[in-house]
Amino acid sequence: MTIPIYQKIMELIRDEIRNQAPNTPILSERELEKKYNASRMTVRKAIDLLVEEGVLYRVQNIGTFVADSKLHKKTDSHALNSFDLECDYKIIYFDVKDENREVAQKLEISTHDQFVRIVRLNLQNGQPESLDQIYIVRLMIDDSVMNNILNILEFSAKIETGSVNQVFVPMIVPVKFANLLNVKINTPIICVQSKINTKNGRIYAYIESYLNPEAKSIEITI
Amino acid sequence: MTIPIYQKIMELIRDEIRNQAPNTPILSERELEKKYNASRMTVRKAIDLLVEEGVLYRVQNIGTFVADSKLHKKTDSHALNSFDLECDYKIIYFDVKDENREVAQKLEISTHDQFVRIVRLNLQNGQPESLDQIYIVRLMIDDSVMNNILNILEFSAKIETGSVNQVFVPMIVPVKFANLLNVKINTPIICVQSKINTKNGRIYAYIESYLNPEAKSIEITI
DNA sequence: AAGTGGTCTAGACCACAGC
DNA sequence: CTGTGGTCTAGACCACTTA
Repeated sequence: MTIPIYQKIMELIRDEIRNQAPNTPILSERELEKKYNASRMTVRKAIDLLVEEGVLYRVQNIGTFVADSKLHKKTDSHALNSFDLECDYKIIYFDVKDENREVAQKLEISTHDQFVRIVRLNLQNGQPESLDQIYIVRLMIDDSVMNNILNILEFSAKIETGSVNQVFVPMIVPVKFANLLNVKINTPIICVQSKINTKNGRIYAYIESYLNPEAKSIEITI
Repeated sequence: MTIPIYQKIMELIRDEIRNQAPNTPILSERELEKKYNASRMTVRKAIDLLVEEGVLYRVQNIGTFVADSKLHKKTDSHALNSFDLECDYKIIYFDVKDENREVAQKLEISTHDQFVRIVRLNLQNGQPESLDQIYIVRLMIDDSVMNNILNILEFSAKIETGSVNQVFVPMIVPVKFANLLNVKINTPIICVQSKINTKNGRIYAYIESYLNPEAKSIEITI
């Protein structure tokens, strides 16, 4: 349980700039090197990561500066956190199926391979925020967790994802979901189609998230 | 004209793995160090960047592997490339205005400050792909380019952005844009609202992009 | 001339996998 | 035990800006 020095320095810098105005310089790399008694490469690594986060920005030959907090880079795209267990949700439906050409194609499996389907309503302060249709490749789920749907979700949350691919599709809310989402018929909504890939390039899950535009907006800062 | 060594190594690695199957290992860092006659830190920097791009992935204590090309991380979110001059487009409208509360609020300027408004239709193979309403803070545009709208766009393309904030809004296509976008009345579409920030946290431009769902889908791989 | 960030080197030690 | 990626050091030179 040894935290790398560069991570400690990241936290120290965060502390230092917490009350510092945007666009004011932080100490130079050579000053921080002495202050934290670390090598310059280690200090740079800490700064590099904070720059990537959008917390700091560099100007060549001049210095490193505190960024405006509204520039912090975050991706609050809905389905990325689909397996987030912190949220309130209600399971609407759950089964194991096969022989569905469309789903098999999305999951890149044969039509004869099984998949798990979970329909889940996500709540925020009791209000329906989105409805997920989750399809998971049966073969990629450990047998030991198949007995319980909560175990499957917990298992899924731990999957090391290689990347997530999302397509945003505009549509009129499907009639069968309008009531559940507490949205009027004919409301335009966004459906996020996500493919969760493992590191070796196989698809673990395919998710369709129907978002209630009143409760959930997709926002990205890059 | 001196390209850093780590960038050269990135290209060399790209070449090496071009015909290599996904999930097969590349040479170890110490082997690459000798092969390219560079220090390990330099080799690591090259690999680090390729991992960030999603071209490679590491497994601790084991090795570094070629990623599936579908895992390459890209953000093809429309308005990010709004000032991309490579695309075909047609200027629909252009003026300089002020006294618009709503726009002033988005641009975080006083209602008395001027802004430039450009309405632009983006084409792909002659088909309308999206319609942008671009609002730029007048004060942030160099006087020397104000004489020509193309100069303004070129100037904008060169702005060093700190970050881009995007909100995705589902809606029915505005009637006034339906014809231009070659989309039927009542079609559900996505409008991307983008704020282009400079490094010092000021807003340079605000863009509303109305996307033709037939011609343009928003896709992100993270 | 002094100071900055950007790049680079040639070592080093660590924890962990697999044999 | 060997090899891997992860971390770290104490220097160095460069191009550039500002004074």
